[in-house]
Amino acid sequence: MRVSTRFSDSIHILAFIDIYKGTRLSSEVIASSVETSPVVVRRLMGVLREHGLIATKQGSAEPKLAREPKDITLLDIYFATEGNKPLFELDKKTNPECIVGGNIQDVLGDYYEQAKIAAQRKLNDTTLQDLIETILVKQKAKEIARGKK
Amino acid sequence: MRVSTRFSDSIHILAFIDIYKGTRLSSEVIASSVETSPVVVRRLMGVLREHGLIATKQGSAEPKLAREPKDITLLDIYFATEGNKPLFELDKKTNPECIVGGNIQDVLGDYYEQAKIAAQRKLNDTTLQDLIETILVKQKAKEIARGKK
DNA sequence: ATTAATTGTAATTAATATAGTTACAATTAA
DNA sequence: TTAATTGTAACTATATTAATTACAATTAAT
Repeated sequence: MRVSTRFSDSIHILAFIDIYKGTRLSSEVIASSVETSPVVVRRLMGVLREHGLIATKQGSAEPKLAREPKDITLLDIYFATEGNKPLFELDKKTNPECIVGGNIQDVLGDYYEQAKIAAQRKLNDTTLQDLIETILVKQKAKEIARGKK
Repeated sequence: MRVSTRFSDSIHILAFIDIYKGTRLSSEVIASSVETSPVVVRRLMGVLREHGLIATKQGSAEPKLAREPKDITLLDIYFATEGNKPLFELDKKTNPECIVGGNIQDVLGDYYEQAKIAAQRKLNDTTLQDLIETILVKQKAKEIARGKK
């Protein structure tokens, strides 16, 4: 299937809302930065709202972060958009009569869980604030570099 | 799309080959443990062979591990079956004219890479030998428990 | 109050990755 | 010689995704 970019796009939306707060923040404006359709943005924002990451008001183009960027981690956004799904997929249908088929799911499941948690810990170490500040620094570097030419 | 179980099924195949070495190891026998078709097993084994994890001989039902189980990690098998693909997907199409759209891919890419490596380190910490021994211990525990009844 | 802009959401579509299936040539081993 | 088997290509069915279309509900400005 097509690969899911919900997580990345949702992070994008949250960063955009913070960086451009105070300006008109319609789904159309946000969509032009994400390069998708306004409907997709609204759908993603619906999920972020359900999970308490933003507050929106129907009819009004003023979405707001529900918490400060320093209090939102990438893992919070990941759980909101993708849920706590496996990173590595078990084959749930193996022969229970076989020594391998009858035990491998439990064993592999434990290994996969440990790997997943290791990745999630990294996501939880980074906040939206970290992301935003890094984006702003990169942008400033770009502008300096352009000025030099 | 349907979720990929290539990684799990490939691990299953390798564990099966080691545990049942010395017996007839046709793709049909292996498939009955994985609960899939012999063609799928042969296809997966083709990939494992290409990546130097097993040795097979056309026409002969005697696949062999190319290295000892203690020298094959879950990460070796992961790279063989899934490659070093992203665990978290960037949206590659964002507006380069926007501060957020023009910088987020680089920044998020770095964060995702760190999370991916953390998960891969865990996979690399576990060997096929670890898996096999754990499966055998669990099987023994099952048999003891059944005997008690 | 009216109205243009906007959000929220459901239904549908197109694209794509996957396991499974069918078919068969090449190889092995008895 | 032959039955069993591997290796591989072509095709199918299924499932997930972003995108699209449509429209009711709501807001905010006049």
